[in-house]
Amino acid sequence: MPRTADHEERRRQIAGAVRELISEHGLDAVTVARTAAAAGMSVGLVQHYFRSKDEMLLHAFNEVSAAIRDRAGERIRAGIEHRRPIAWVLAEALTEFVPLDERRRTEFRVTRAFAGRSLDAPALAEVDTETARRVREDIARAVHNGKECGEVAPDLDPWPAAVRLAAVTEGLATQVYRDPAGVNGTPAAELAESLIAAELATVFTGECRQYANGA
Amino acid sequence: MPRTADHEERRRQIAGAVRELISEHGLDAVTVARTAAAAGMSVGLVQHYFRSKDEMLLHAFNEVSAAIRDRAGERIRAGIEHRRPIAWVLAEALTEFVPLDERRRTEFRVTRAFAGRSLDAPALAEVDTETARRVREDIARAVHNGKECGEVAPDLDPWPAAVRLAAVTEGLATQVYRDPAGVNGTPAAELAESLIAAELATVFTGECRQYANGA
DNA sequence: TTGATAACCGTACCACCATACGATAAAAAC
DNA sequence: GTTTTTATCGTATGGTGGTACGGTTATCAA
Repeated sequence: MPRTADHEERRRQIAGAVRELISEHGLDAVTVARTAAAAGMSVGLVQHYFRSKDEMLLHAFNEVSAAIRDRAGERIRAGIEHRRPIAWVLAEALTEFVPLDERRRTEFRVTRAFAGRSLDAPALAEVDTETARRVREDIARAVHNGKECGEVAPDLDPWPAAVRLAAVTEGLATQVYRDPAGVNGTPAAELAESLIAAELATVFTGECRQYANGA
Repeated sequence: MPRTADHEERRRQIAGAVRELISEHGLDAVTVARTAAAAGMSVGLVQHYFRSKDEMLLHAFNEVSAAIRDRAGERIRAGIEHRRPIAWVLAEALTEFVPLDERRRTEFRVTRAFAGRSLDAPALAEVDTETARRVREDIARAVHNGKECGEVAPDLDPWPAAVRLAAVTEGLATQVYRDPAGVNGTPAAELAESLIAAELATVFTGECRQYANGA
């Protein structure tokens, strides 16, 4: 074996530089040269880890999408472990998609930029739709679990409910991003959290049986 | 006066070419040369009507945003004139934002592309936020009118309701765009319409008094 | 020690694009 | 009819950016 370096770590460094560049100056400002500079390496090295610029961008988009979804998933996992009501857990998970702090705002800007470019880049579009599909499935699964627990009415179809919850979350995320100050004096953050909670309340209408049992 | 030509008409032609180019090949494919070719004129002529490419893009974005909003406004105006229930009128107006046919799909793609570029283009970002603000106001006004008519409970705050309706509409529009085939067998179009209707039903809970009167 | 392989650097090339510019034609004004 | 102004064209130019490429260093195997 020759001179060694952590391949995946380098790719993450580069993807991180891409993320910061997009968030601060937009996707058009991302050039291979600038990315290399931001990552503290040479142009040649970036080429060593990504055969083309498109591949580099795709990787960055994938990584950011995965990061968001992983955080949401982690919140769900932890919530389940602590025997929280599913509605409560889901509320926390969904707010991960809303740009309520710098990190989430950065990620939101990145996904927004890539969504725009997806128009003529099938590979990027697939990341977008695939991520959305997974989120929808996670939500539908949570609603389904709510039935077994007793929080959700047994005859409720999880799929329309999941689409609705995904839609409000995404829509509210956009609104919070555009007008963080909110509307009519109410900060957008408060508005988003209360509206998500209200929307969840129309799906999770019952009490969780596990609570009565004590688990 | 010298040699004459319809200034606004030419600008509309160019904006139309930009719209088609974006929708078919993405915002990155829009060059001044290609736009000129698509509009059937020379590069120099495009420059004659727009001092810079940015100005040209800004105009195109403005025009598309206005077109969508105008159609929604027209639906509202016509609905009011025909004494329709406000909930019904609003449902029609909101579906103008959902990409349910080719025209709306084209417009959706254009706004999506511009939203992505808005990250580092303040002028474009302003069009985005301003359009969203106006839509929100239109919805809030409709909810307010619903009170006088008797369709909306008198103590309901129109603003959170407007934010919520705008959010679901925008979110559903995105979902329909990404997966027109829908989820679990249900076409996205049906899903979107029924979910918007359901959301409206939580705001417009009463009957319109004008109906009883006959008007 | 030698050779092979991978990590890394810097640059040169090529294509593309926004914009500047000069030129021409036509219509209106005087 | 001359002048002025606008509509229209085509090209030249300067800058930028992706990628190809040649070169260097360091590590491990034989």
